[in-house]
Amino acid sequence: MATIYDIAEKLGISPSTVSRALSGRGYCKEETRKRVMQAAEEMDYAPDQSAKMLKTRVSNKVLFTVPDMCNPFYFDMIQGINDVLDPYGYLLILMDTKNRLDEEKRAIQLLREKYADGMIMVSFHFCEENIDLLNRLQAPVVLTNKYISPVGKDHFHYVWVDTQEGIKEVVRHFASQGIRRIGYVGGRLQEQTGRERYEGYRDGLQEAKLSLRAEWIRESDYTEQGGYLAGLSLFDGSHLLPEAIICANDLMAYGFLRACEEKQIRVPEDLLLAGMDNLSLSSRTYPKLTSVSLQAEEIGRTAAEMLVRRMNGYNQPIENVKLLPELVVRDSSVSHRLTP
Amino acid sequence: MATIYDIAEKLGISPSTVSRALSGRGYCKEETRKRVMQAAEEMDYAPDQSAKMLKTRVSNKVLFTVPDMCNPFYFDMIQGINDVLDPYGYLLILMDTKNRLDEEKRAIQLLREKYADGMIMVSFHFCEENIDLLNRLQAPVVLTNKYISPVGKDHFHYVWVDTQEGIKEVVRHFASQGIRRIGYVGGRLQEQTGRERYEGYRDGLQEAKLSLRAEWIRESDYTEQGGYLAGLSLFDGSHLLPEAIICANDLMAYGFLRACEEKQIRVPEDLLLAGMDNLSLSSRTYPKLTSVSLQAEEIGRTAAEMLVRRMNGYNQPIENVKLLPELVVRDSSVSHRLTP
DNA sequence: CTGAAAGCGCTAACAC
DNA sequence: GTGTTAGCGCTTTCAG
Repeated sequence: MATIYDIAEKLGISPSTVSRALSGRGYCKEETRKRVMQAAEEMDYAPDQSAKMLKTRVSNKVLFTVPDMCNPFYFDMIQGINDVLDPYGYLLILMDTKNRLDEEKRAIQLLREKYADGMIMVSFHFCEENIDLLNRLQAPVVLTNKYISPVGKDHFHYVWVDTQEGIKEVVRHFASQGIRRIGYVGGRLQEQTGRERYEGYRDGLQEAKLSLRAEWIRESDYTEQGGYLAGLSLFDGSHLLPEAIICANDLMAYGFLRACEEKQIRVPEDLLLAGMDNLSLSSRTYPKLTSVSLQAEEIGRTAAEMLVRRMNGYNQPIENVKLLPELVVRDSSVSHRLTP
Repeated sequence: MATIYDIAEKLGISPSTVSRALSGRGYCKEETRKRVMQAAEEMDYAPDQSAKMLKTRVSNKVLFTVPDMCNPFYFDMIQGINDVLDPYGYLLILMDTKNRLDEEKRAIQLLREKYADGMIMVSFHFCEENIDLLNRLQAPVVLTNKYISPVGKDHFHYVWVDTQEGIKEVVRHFASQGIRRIGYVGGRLQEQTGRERYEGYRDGLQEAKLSLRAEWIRESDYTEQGGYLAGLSLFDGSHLLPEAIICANDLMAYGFLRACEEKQIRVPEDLLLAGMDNLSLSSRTYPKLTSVSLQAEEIGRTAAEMLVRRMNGYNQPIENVKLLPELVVRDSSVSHRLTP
């Protein structure tokens, strides 16, 4: 592959002139510029990015990490991120951290090694360890969870949705229909995301003066299969079944639906169901799934916008954006019985 | 950020020794290695990728380009690609070419500039222009269409699914139920993908001795919205409606379903419907959508495997893999009437 | 086993 | 307007 030196030599000029001609920065006679352009074309020249990066210290890449590649939610986020980043010429590096701390640390390491200029990170669990590494980092980072480390002085931005409020809203939705036995399928309680949503459930019940019963609660992993297994396990007991189930995300709700189908439990006739994420799928399942919209695309867009501002070097104060969840009621959560 | 020079200076040794110690290549006394490691740790050292790349000429990145980021089909492909690439430490750069030639050319240009070591490219339309650029390229490329350029001597691999056969299979499926009026919603006929699938439809009809009527055919763009509009337009005419519709992909079929819903046309009672891609969604829509499985994940996996082999420098002969489509029959395409 | 030195391809300050 | 020169941070011969 030809370099600017080859072009310079061929034209009998200096490499720096070639560089100026090609980049358009710095003075250069129009005529020489034309000659350079033509020679570059003829010699099939293409600038070498690694050399450019080494010199300029920018990679024009953004790292986006997700805890589960299989979840379409992140795909929706990508749309938003890409919408914003593309016009700036940023490339997107996609990484699946598989909800594992070591992979998240690896992502952070990639940033340290300047694989990318910035990162948007989705994690179920921000903890001292990864937060600490993030704070050490020079590069701009945007998280999609609310997180304020005990120490304070955080170096990252975040955009977040009040999922706790979202789940509470679902509880209210059920309670307003006179439902009293509400079950819950969530994520791991040790994880931030899992705890937040669970607390929404718990507080929602309390607010509605409903009782919380362990046999109606399952801890799962946000996957379709996890929701399916949680469903089977719930139906397995000899205890009184709940009248309604809240799944902490749509994927689990789909799995739960599958379990219902298998066990001949009709939704919404025998059991009401709601999820969270409002995947585009949810308006097409049968029955159509009630879900809390988290505005995936909007999260992506907002996160990307914050990141771009930050990467453009405006050493802005750390900003955080809160987005509001919105309950989208569909068939799966509406009781056909008359409300009392 | 500390460099190997800083470490060398601090330890009073040479940078090359530091480099050897860190990389593990070349001789290095165990003791010095330990000292280097510790100093690196203390000084918060991280190797600079651009410098490394400039020297080694490898980026450890693979570019994946899709014609429409909104289509979940590519998301499934990513799963497969990532499964294969991740163990090798390759990072994935995702790019949306928006089904535009100029963006495809931009992707090829990225490869020329060594943004990535190789590329997997999905395009609806390989033509002389982009194929020519691909053939000029030094870097390994895998396409997901069958393509043999007129000139021969192609430099890229491809993995492909016989979509033509897949569509024919759908026609047979309908014909075997005694259906005679079969309509079609496809992509642009000027594009490779659009033409292939259309020909499957055309030949399938011929094979079954059914007539092809222009008023039952719509040219669309593989999006949900496109399918919706095609549906409306089909129902708009005063002509006799077809008994069954084949959509060239699932996304259009979903849109078509929406149009049916709106026009109070029941599927499958009033109209039979089938799509192609077999998105995971299709088993959950109402009615469940019959679809031709193209094995997205398998395509991704296969493409990635070919690419890795190629990138590992084994200057292997160009290989091509053909995958077989498989018709997955669900509710949307099965007539409730007795077959004659 | 270690060090000196060249060079990957580009940019940019500075000199002319 | 153009050329000279010195890096960016790393790897890798080649000497020692």
